[in-house]
Amino acid sequence: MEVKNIDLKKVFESGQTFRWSEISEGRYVIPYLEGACKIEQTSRYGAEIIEEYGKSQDWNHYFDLYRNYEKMDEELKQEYPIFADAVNFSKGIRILNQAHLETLITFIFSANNNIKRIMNSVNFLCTKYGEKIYDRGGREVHLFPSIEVLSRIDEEEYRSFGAGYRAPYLVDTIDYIYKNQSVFEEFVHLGDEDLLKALESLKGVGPKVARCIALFSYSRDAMFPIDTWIKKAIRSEFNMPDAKDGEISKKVEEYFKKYPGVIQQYIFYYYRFGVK
DNA sequence: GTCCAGGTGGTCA
DNA sequence: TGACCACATGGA
Repeated sequence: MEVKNIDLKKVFESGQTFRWSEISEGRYVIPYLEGACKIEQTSRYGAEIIEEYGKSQDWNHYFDLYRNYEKMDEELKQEYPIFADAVNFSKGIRILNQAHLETLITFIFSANNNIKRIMNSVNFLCTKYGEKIYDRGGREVHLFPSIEVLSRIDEEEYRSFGAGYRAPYLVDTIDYIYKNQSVFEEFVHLGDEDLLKALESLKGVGPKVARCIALFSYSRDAMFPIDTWIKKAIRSEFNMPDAKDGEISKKVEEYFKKYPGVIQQYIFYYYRFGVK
């Protein structure tokens, strides 16, 4: 299966998922729900799913193939000329539609943390507790652990995965989800504001993490998560070096009306990895 | 040694 | 509401 307009390396690095593993140059294994795929970069912005295993999954949905990124990129450059560099630099990034439980838990790990460390922690967790499935060559891949399995892990063990002070938040939120397993289905039907409110009621989930979960797992394109890199970008591009969080949020809300989630991800990637 | 990382919870005014 | 601070932990 072909995936157009994607740069796998950029998506892998882009901090929206912590679950991909690079098995060789330009080749990645991606676990998703009860299945996985192996995907390879076959041209500058083209990739091919070369193997699927475990339960069959909707990869069109996962890779957001129902949206035309070439067209969106052109519109974004028109709408936000001062971020044209960011759009160009980030070409090939797509906004993934990831699993709800996995996105919730991995983004609790992400708070005040860095991408490498988050990936390591999540990898420890999945390697020890995730169900294994195997590709044609017998290589094993660990799925994300089920809520039942997660609910039996204690605070000390989350610390051993590098969760640090977030460990009690994980235990609390996992316990709540375990006892209210219908919430993810209910979340799908909530409007954006109600979804954010519901997510932020969970321990370890504040405004930023809630927006990431809504954007990367509930297809809420109006979301614009504000992290340290976005703050740098806004302060710099709008020439407001001393702006406090409240002013930045206000600026973001009034300025980013078109495809906020996509342009946010482009700006994040550009300021994180581009020259500035 | 200090600063930083895809921030949040708790407290106090 | 908003401002402040403590919070693990590894890398620069």
